[in-house]
Amino acid sequence: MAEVCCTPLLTIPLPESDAIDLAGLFKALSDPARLRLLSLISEREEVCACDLVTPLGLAQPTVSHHLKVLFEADLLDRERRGRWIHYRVKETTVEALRTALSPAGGV
Amino acid sequence: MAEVCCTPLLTIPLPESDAIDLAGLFKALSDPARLRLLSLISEREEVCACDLVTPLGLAQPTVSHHLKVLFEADLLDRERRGRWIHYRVKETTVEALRTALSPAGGV
DNA sequence: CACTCATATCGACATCTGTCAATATCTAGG
DNA sequence: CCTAGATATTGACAGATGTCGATATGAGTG
Repeated sequence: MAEVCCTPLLTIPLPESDAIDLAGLFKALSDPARLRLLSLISEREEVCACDLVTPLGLAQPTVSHHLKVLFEADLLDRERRGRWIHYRVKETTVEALRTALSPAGGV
Repeated sequence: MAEVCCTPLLTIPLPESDAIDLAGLFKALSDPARLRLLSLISEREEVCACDLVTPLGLAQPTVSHHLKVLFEADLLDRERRGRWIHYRVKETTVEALRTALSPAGGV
């Protein structure tokens, strides 16, 4: 799911393949823990994974799993810095989501 | 899921309850068949359920199931007219989604 | 009231998902 | 290298989900 479809959901008949891509994106967003991760990460430019386990109140493997889902959905960027891994929200993908939800009347 | 949370996802720490509400909305959008339904319905103001089965290529009970999911997520309005049931996209909920995805820098 | 047709519900099934404990991997420092 | 600490992977399990055939419900028609 590297590339993200941009066909606005509400304007034209969604091609099946675009529907699949877009549904994958929404699926990545369909869990409260993952939404809270995105929120926590976007609070600061960039957040160490080690700072995400405690506020989420979930076990470390579970947090790692959710981060992986978001990363593979192209919603997070990841960078290793020493022993730590820093995550940041991938704005381009969020932008693609906004486009997908853009008003039907829009150009 | 009658009322929809509007807290922008990317600005402040999402309260757990808002995260749950919003995740529910995204979950409703996390299936290609449902996205295609929304697309088909928004093509015209209002669409009869009977016109949705064929283009989707799924069995009638399956389509009915997906319509129910979208309806219960507050993404569709439903109106019985004679023997038929007409669906339309609920713009207010889509708008709430746009708000949830609005840019972090936004007011 | 019976018949027809549109839609919903039910029951069953295979598959997917979130969660955690246990364990592995990887990096830095001694 | 060996240890310590951060992150990922594995395996297991309960619960949710998408799908369909069969059936029920509900509205118009004769």
